Amino acid sequence: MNRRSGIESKKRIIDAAMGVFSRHGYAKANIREIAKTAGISVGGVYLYFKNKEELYKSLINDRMLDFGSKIEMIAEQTKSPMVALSNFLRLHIENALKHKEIILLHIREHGFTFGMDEKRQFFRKQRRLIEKIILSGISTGEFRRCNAKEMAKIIMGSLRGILLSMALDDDVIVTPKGLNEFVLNGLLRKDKKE
Amino acid sequence: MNRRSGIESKKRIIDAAMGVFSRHGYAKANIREIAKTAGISVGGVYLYFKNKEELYKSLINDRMLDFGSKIEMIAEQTKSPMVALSNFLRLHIENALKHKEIILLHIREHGFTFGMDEKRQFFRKQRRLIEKIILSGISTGEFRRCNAKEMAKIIMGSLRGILLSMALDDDVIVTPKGLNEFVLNGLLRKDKKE
Amino acid sequence: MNRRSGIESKKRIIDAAMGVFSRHGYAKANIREIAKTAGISVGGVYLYFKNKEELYKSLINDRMLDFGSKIEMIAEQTKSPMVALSNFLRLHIENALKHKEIILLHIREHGFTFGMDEKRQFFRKQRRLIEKIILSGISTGEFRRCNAKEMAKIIMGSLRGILLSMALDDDVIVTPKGLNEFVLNGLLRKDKKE
Amino acid sequence: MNRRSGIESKKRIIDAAMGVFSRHGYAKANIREIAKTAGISVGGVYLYFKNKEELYKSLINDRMLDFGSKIEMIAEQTKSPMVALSNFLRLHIENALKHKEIILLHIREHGFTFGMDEKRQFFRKQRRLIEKIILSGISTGEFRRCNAKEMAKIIMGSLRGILLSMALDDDVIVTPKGLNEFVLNGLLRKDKKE
DNA sequence: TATGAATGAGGGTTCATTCAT
DNA sequence: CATGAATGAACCCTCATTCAT
Repeated sequence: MNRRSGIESKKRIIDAAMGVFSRHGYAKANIREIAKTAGISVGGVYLYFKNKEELYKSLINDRMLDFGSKIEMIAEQTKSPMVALSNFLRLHIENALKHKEIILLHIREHGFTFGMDEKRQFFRKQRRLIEKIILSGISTGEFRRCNAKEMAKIIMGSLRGILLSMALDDDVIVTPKGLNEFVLNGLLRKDKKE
Repeated sequence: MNRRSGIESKKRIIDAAMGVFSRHGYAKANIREIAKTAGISVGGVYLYFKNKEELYKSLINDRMLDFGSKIEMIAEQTKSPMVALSNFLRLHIENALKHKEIILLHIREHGFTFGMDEKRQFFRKQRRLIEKIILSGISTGEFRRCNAKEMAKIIMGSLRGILLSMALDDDVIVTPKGLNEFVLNGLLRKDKKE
Repeated sequence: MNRRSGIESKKRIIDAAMGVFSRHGYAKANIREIAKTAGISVGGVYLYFKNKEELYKSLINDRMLDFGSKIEMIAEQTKSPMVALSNFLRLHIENALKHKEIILLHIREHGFTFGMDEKRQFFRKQRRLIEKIILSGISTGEFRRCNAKEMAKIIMGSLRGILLSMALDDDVIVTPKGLNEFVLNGLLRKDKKE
Repeated sequence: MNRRSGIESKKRIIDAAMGVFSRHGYAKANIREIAKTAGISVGGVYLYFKNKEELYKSLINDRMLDFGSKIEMIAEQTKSPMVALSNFLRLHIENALKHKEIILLHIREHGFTFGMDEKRQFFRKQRRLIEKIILSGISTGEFRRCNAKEMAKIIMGSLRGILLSMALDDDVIVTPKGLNEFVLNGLLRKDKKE
């Protein structure tokens, strides 16, 4: 019997679960594999998590809360809408690169498995964050007039898709700078005379 | 049970499977339920499809091929890059609205379950389609100079995310026009003097 | 794959379950053993019974209902209280000898596992049956005056214990005649001239 | 956790185990719950009892021995068969009311779980006790002539069932007096002049 | 003496797949 | 072509037992 601190065991399980869940999806993820990966017995997993569902939810929620509060803080302490938007996009991309697994997991099971409400709420919050930035940008005259609500949906959707693509396809790497430029300027030439 | 033509039975199975797979995901989808929904016996399913995996793959591939060839045709027979791009986006959105199910299924299991390669290829093809449009737009001077490859990735990623959002969240509906405008113009005001 | 009629399979399972449950008790009874004993696969059991609990309950209830209605019928169609009582005791003993297993199962888990209410009700009904017999016997003058309710409890309890003893200890065999004599002599008026 | 004397700890465990075993039955009784109820760690239980089976057996045997020797003493030091029988029944009923738990446990698992032999022996001993009383009663002329062996089986069985009923059904309470009367009136000579 | 994290065999249940009819 | 009873591997979870502390 290996002796480890409870904290350490729990952490090992979380890490293992993250990998297994994101690799196989919730349904096909298998507790034995998680346990084995964590270097812990099957029963050991149940010492720290009531069951598969609870383990999964704790995974998702913990990370969502972490990242959610972080990005809110940063986005709100910034004055300039352009800087705020750029920060917002950059943080999401950096987070996605750092935690590919959670992105996969997050998107993969979004809206399907439990925790639906929490996830939806997370996305809505993010959308509202962008909306606020857009509105303030419009009011300062930096952004063009548009339906802020719809624009927020588009941008949040785009971001989501790009993060997904990055997580899925190794050959898709989008730089924060590139994305920022696209979002700000679109595809058209603007310096030409109209 | 009535006698039916093989073709009809197969079609019924495919339709049923589409619903069940997209509702529950591949792993939790259940052959019994598919059979029941299709009004066919369990064994009957196996007369038309070797196994669950084959059924799933045939589903995905058929629809991908259908839509793939359709969109290629349309995109290529258009001369103007701007029109081509707009058509491309519009077709994707229309398809997504019409076949929410396949979108869900597609994204949900993308890169996870088998058929990975086909899916990846499909997305690459779409990306190349956009890339070509962008390049031709740059050459006509309509689009600003940019890294067409990266831009294609961004646009394809964005599109994917938006379709996903639309499929998942009922309150997210993005119009082809709105998306087109965003992609073309971005967020910034352009009528101001620079 | 063995082909059997559904009815036969179900019967085999019931028989096997009866043995296993009564041998090990509900908690330690094990579906795999039941299946094996029945000569059926594990999954096969679940074709006929939703789960272990349902299998158990169906076992108990079916037999209780069978025997319950049988004994009620016989007890009620008899005019003489003495004959009725003697029939009542005899039927119980015969039933116990014939279905030792169900007796064991019945008593063993009585009031512990689910189906409690049905079991309790069964016993109450039996008690009321005796009570009625006693009352009618008192009114005809054959039985001595006594608290019929308490007497019914005593007799039913005694019967229960005797059946239990017979089921448990192979060396305890009580004849209907012997029991009847014991019960009657405690019940008969003794002041009459013989 | 406080230091306690070994004796005290052992006692606490026994008390806790008694409750848990009788509530859930042997198979579903759970060492963790016993330990918790006793206010002792899981491992602690194993300091005093080799394993679950041993704990259970010690429980059963201790109480059986206690009560067994007590009742033997009392039954044997009495001269009159009628008094002896009445004492015998009363002691059993009193004991049952005082230790409902042990009765439940005893009957519930009688002959099923280990300790079978001890339990059987206990019952045989009790039966022989009654048999002796009956024989002596017959010889004094107080009891009617009968097969003492069978009669002992009947009485012991009856007693058992009544105790069981009392333990199981709260609405069944049999008084020693009532039972005694029932048993005696079945046993007494009736042809003597009163 | 005492603790409680850790173990792992074993139990209930599901479900893709087969095949006799 | 079609059926659906039957199979059995594999999953989630529990819990008696151990042992480093």
